[in-house]
Amino acid sequence: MSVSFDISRTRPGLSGGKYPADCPTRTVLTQITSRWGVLILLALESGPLRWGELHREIEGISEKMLASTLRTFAADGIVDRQAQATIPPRVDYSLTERGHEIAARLVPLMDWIADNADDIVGGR
Amino acid sequence: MSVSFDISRTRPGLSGGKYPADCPTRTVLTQITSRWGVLILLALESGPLRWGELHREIEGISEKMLASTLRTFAADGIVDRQAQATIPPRVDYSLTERGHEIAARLVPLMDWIADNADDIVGGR
DNA sequence: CCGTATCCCGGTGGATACTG
DNA sequence: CAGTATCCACCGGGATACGG
Repeated sequence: MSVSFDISRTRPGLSGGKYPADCPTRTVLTQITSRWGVLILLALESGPLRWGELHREIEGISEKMLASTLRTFAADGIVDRQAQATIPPRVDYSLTERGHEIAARLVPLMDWIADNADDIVGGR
Repeated sequence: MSVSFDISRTRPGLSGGKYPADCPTRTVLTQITSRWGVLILLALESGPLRWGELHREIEGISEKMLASTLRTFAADGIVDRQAQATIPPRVDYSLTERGHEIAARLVPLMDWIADNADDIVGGR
């Protein structure tokens, strides 16, 4: 099944130009824009990181959420998990091609937010 | 109130940057990437819409969430609310300059998701 | 037509403790 | 070091009813 999503529509037609509720885009959107999803994607965008590095870099994330978000992304083929059965264990996470495509589209957004967050929050 | 933070640290390079927990970017990110925020921004990106049009276009959103998300965005200066004291009332919502800047950066992401959502969800 | 006002549920996400 | 396992608080979000 192929769901077409016409973003460049002008007016809500009868059946065109809607944002259907039962659409895979909703699922994917939710995962990517989940509370920690964006931050993980961005953190990995500049290169692979180990579990501990991610945990330290993304301040405030709990182990549970780091684990579950990474598992979801791995299942989606967005991040790649490389575990080494050494002692102590070492696990590296990196973005897949698909992950990089997403992250690349997230960067402009985050750059803008970084530049304007103060105005938005402060002006209120 | 003015919250200061080092922007160069919010999007680190390979070395040593963090994503601070007490950062305005977190607040703004949360609002924009809220469940309905992205869809509202996208819906308004191609032109102003009335309340009812938004409600119909964004399938599944409750009145409560449509109202509260719009109120938040209005307070943030992301959307503009034009009410006419007629009977029946008519209220138009449109993106501000700031809103368009955000939406413009959201479009590439949604385009990608629209093109790949099936693979991601289906492949699992 | 365009909302606001309540009530309430479910699941996200946090804290903590434990393991290979 | 890199996770799992529980427990539970909180609040995003839905349903419904009502008001300007």
